[in-house]
Amino acid sequence: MRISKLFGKTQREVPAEAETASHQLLLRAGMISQVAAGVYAYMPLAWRALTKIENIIRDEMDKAGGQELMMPALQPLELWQESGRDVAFGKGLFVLADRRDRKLALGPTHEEVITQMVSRNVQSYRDLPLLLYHIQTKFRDEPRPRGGLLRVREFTMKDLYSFDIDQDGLDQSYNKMLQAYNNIYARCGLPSLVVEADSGAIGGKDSHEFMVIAETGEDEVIRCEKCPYSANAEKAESVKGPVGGGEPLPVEEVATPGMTTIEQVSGFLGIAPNRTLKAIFYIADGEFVFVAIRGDLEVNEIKLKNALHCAELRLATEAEVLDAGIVAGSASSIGITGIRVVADDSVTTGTNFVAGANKPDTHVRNVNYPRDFKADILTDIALARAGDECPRCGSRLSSVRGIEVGHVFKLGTFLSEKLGASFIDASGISRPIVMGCYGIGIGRLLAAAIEQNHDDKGIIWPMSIAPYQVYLCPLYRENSRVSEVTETLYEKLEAEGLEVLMDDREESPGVKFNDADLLGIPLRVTVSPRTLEKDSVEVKLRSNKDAEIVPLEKVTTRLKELIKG
RNA sequence: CGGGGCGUAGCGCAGUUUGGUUAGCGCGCAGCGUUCGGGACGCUGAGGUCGGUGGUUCAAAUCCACUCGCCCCGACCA
Repeated sequence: MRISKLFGKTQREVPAEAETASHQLLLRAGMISQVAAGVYAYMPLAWRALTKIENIIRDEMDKAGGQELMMPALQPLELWQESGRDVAFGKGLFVLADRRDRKLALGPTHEEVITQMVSRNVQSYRDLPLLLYHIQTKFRDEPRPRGGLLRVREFTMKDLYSFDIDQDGLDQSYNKMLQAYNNIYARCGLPSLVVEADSGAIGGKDSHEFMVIAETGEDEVIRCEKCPYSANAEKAESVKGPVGGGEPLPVEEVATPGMTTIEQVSGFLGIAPNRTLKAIFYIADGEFVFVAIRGDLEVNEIKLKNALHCAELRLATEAEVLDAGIVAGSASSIGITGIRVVADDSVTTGTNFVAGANKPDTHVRNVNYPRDFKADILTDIALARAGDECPRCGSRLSSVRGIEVGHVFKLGTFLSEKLGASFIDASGISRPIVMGCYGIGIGRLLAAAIEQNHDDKGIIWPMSIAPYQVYLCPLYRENSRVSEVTETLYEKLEAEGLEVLMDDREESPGVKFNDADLLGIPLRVTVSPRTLEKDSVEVKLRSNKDAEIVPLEKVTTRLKELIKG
């Protein structure tokens, strides 16, 4: 490709709306063009890189036994009502009406469609297992798109769905995908981290995310400094106790004038925060909920949401707390009736806690679970934090930010049951198909690759996903030897199957070199009168500082070596 | 949805507070010439319904109202 013909220009100045590195560089390199908030057009350079990523994914999916197919973006809303996930996706679902006023959804994902299709085509255990995938545009009406391609409303996603006869089969399919995903990220030149994850609106049990570590990542990953444990902060666990307290003693009231926060109460009474119990109030799908947790811990709202099985969860307002008859600042679940109580299991890690007395300026000592109060739900709803102990090995946990570039779920049978996807097993009994799903956001992967591979000059593409492999850069094209050699070299390299971007513009060396660095093509070949004096060209890796002089007759061989790595 | 910011040429901005000729600057773009191994220079030139609608006024980029769009933080979400 000749740059003079390439659609898309580089920009010297950083567009005002872009803050993250990948967003800025994609715009400056002339790779993307914004159409609306979270909606982008991909220009030729970006499209080439995206296509390369797709093909790597395709290759690994096929190797793992996947069959590629294609499903529509347009789906009847009834299908989503049938599975019940129209509620889970809520406003994230793009809904529209056709001319007969039938409601349609723009698919945010395709489990419903594929499950219906599989249920029509699978009757026997002999038809299973199946691994089916497609690469399709998906639509999600994000509350807030951001960071260029990092979070968008219309995006290309590879989704594979697995169909098995039982849990063992699912585990096998799942492991195949874990392996395939590791291969994909490695081949894209991206070190990735597998972390335990919450399954969110997709639903299901086991779930893992693939993270690319980056400052600009939206997710917090909690991981152990010693053992392999790592999890999304939404899901992460940590060791909570024990905090002691001795033999349970009789409850006794204590005056705590003006003390309403854990800090104040523990300070006033001269005890550690972990010797207290804290009360927090939420509204879960309209219901007032009382939450109790040890004073030194914070509530993980994702865990709480999962424990309550609710779609919407928010903190209660002061007015709502008052309405519920709660004495804010001195509240506890002791003697509370008519309100659902969710307690973090940390309330059982010690004895003789200090908690609210449900009257102003008063707390009680020696509160013990379950002697003094009972929870309707007792489970882990605490936020794990850096510095906490690892739940696996007891070492310290630390925290990093990451970009979620892939997510895999063990769905189980809830969708196949809802949508009637079943098979007849070997003993002639009808059973629901056991499902899994495995997604990769292609554009986000591209953005993550740039987040992780750039410097202050521009992008540094990993070879495998670079739009072109070679940036052929003639200086002083008016020199006839330069232009002749460059043209010959260009044709030869292309004929040899190398992907070459030739800078055939009448620009100064500085402009060309800076654009070469901005575009980040892995190999730069400079042809100039100076190099031709020695019948050579200069070859430089974008990722390296130094260049090497390569004789003309050896250029092709040398470039091929460098491309192989 | 809550908070903050911004819409003036392809990009980055000034001008708006205090209304007043043909609305500026830099980059980029077109032509000519001189340069050119890390974003050169000179000359000439093209390019703008000042996001939109309505209002106030002799007069609106500038004041008022409404509205649309975009970015950032939070909520939420894969």
